[in-house]
Amino acid sequence: MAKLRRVVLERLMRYYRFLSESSFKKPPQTITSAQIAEALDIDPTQVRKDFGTIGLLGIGRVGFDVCEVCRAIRFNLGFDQRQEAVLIGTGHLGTALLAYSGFASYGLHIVAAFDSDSDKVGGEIAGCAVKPMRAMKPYIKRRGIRLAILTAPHEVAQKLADRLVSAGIKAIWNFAPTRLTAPPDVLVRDEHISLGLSVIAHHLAQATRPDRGQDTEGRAP
Amino acid sequence: MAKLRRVVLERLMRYYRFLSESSFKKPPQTITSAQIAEALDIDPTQVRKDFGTIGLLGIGRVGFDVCEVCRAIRFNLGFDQRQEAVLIGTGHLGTALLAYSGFASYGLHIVAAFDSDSDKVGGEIAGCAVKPMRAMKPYIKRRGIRLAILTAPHEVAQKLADRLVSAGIKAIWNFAPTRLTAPPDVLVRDEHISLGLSVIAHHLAQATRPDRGQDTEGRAP
DNA sequence: CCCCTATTGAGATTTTTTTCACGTTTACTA
DNA sequence: TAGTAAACGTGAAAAAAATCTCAATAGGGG
Repeated sequence: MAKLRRVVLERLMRYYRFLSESSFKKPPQTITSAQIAEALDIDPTQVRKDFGTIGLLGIGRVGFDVCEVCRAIRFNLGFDQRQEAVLIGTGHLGTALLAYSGFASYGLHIVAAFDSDSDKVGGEIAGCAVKPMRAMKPYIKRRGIRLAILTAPHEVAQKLADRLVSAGIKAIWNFAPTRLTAPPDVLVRDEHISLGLSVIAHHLAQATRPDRGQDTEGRAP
Repeated sequence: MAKLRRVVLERLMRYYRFLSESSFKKPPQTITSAQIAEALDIDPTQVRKDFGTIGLLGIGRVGFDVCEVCRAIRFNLGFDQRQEAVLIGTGHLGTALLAYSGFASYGLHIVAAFDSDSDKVGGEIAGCAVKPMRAMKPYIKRRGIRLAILTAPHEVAQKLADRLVSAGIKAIWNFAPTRLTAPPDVLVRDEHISLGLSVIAHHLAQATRPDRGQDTEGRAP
């Protein structure tokens, strides 16, 4: 499996979401790059190129087999192997993520949550047990968990990240408003909604105090 | 105020967060492009270019005035003008966003929440009144609100988006796992965490079944 | 069975984004 | 007050990403 660039990965995810949602699974189960492009506002050539990079071949005058496309994307994005994760910090956001049922379709399973609040420890959120922080490291080691979802407050985020790394975590999905430092072999994906806000705020400000500005850019993800 | 590209906007936000967080406000209140670049893992030239596009000039051997940089970014991102928003859908995620206190520093104020659950209507979440859906349109019109934060379930997201547009909303910050359709003058920013997941899942899958793959790409936002 | 047209794959081209290279400016030091 | 070095601005180059063009292919209709 080749290493893919981020832009490609994100587009693959979009294709996957589009194809798995709607009713493309029923016959004739094929779709053309133009149809996908139209729906997702992407260039058709781009779609074919992306498919090409994960080894998908279409057939002239017909297009692509939807199931085959989904299978290839699942393979390349790793959705076909069960991925266990722990979630650190059961605040509002952590709870929202625990309650989100869509992760399973990407192979992602949150198997435990950890929190420092002793009132929450011992309880359950959306069917997931909440454990004390001190149980984190042994739990991760014992189960060989590689992914952590970090939804703790800013103040403790880096410290927790360090503990996660030392426990053997290989990827941190960081929702804390903090830029984390981690060794190069650990992937950190910062999920900052503030980036989205910058686009929105600027757009609205533009409308208020415009200046020779013509549209040059389309829509966000 | 010139129209800026998305990549630039997102980097500006990163600079802003970095500069406003730490203690750069105390004397000498200056910072070099290299320092910023180092902390944010960006090329120093890029930093200077970005600053240049919003009209910031540094001075040789000194760098940039932190306050001036912040002010320029605030202006260009529109943080200096109060921006009122409504939030639609007070589920876990909606609640998390209502409870997040950081928005105010970007000029963003969520002034009302709307929900279809009659148990929630009339109540308050994080100091924000929850109103019935039917009150949405008149409220938006009356207060001239231009931004809506959409945290409703997938099934109703598009229908709500249509109602928001007809009420006069000019930007939708969409957290529903749905690609929305809206007129071209309405900005839609889809905030899909699944895009982040694609990067993480691929990384972990790579580690499991590698193939001549050497690292070519750095870290996420 | 052969033509017609929709659709693909891939090379070429363009555009965007990032990085490099270097002359200029400015503060510090002797 | 001149020399030095750190930092800047900018134009050129490189790299990455997106788009265009077109011959080849494959169903479908006559």
